[in-house]
Amino acid sequence: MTYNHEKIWLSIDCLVFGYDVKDENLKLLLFERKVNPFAGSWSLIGGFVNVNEDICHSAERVLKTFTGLEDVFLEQLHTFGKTERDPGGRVVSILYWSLIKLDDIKKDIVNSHGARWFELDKLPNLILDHERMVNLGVSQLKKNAISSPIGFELLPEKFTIPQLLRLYEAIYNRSIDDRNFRKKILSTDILIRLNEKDKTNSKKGAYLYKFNEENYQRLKSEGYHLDIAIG
Amino acid sequence: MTYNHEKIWLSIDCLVFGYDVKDENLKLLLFERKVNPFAGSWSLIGGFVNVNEDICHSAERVLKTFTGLEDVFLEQLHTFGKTERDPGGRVVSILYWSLIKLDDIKKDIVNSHGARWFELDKLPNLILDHERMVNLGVSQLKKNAISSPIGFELLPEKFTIPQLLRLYEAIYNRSIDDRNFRKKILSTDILIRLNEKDKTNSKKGAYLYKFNEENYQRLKSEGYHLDIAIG
DNA sequence: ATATATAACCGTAAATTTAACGTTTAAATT
DNA sequence: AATTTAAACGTTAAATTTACGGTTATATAT
Repeated sequence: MTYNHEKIWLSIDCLVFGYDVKDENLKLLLFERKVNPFAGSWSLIGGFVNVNEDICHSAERVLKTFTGLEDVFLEQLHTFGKTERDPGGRVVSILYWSLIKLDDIKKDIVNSHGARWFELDKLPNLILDHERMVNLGVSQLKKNAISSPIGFELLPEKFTIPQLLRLYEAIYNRSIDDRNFRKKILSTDILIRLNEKDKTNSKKGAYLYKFNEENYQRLKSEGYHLDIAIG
Repeated sequence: MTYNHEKIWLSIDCLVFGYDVKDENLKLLLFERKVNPFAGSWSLIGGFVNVNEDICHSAERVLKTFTGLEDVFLEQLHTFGKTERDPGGRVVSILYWSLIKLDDIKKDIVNSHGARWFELDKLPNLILDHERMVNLGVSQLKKNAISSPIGFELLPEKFTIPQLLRLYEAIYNRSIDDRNFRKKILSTDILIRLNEKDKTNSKKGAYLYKFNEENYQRLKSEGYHLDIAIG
């Protein structure tokens, strides 16, 4: 016992955003809380930090436990520490967020673990300060989609420009001019066009692109800023 | 005991940045650590979170205790939680930062509490992961000075445009074109020109400005972005 | 008194970027 | 062969940014 001070419960909460290119909707993963207080209510996925565990590993563990997912985008957002935030005791909670490219496989994995996807504008009431956490996450999403091409975390490896556009429209909840968007995003040299087309949405087919990891990292470090025109 | 889980030491560390319009230098406040391990080494100011205390109040208390300062800009940055970050035990630390407008009074208050200001490029070795924390703070400073006019937190209530310019030059560590800077910052309607001049730096004197709090808040919420031209 | 020096301040033109919109293309369907 | 539709390409005016040059006010030196 090197330090002589009182200790505190430390927890992780995790905002899991998912995007499905098929139905073009942003979703949030929620879980039916099993422990009291508030057992049975909807909440973010979460759990306690163990003493012998890095907090980033706690977050990975929580995500894995509740969703089966691993090796996905997972980042710390903010720490919530009001004394009265949890009536069950003094718990300080570190909020993480994860961005998931939804496909049927991932949807199934998640469902089999008892969590459920909700559309962002159809969320149920949430326990504790979880609503504040959601708001923080949504505003971070908007902020990040401008200042770094974080949108890519939500799309499959190969995607079309129209798909990317519709993701941005879902994040900003408004329409965006497709011609200007295309020009802007292509001018960043962040996309690599493949010799493949996706024909699920049109007869002509849309070119598939992948993501230039190198240029992405460069832009990120140089402090890139993508302004998106209102359509 | 509502929850059955092990608890953890939770601490606050606080990056205190100061700027003095006289010597035009960005400074960081450091403290000679009193407790083992590493007693005698330089560290950020910090302390443990009490069970009955909001973490933001812990941060305020830590700042007050070490510097005598209160009612200053203080914001949470990030939580550091590697298991091996502190050889003294498992301590998860929440990093805050504070931005201070330095004047002689504040300098004295701080000195009398045993802390010391260091210029950013002349920092001593720091304990634990405090160097990482400093790096995070510096990059946040650059990021924030672009996306919100956070620079104002570091200037006195009345300041001149040349002073504001030199602060930005100190933050970005490069020269900025004064004519374009002036145009840009005035176009935001964030400054209110006073009928007073500051003549410490020139015979002509530079107009003093104050800060339009209302427009500042508006710009901040609208997601303002100040691009600064290289001179 | 007048000249000088200097920071503060003002202005402009070229280059670039943004915003708003029209047109063409490819391929499946009728 | 005509039609339809999403995808892709192109154009122009307006706004902004960049890179400068010139003017102003005033303390200090002559």
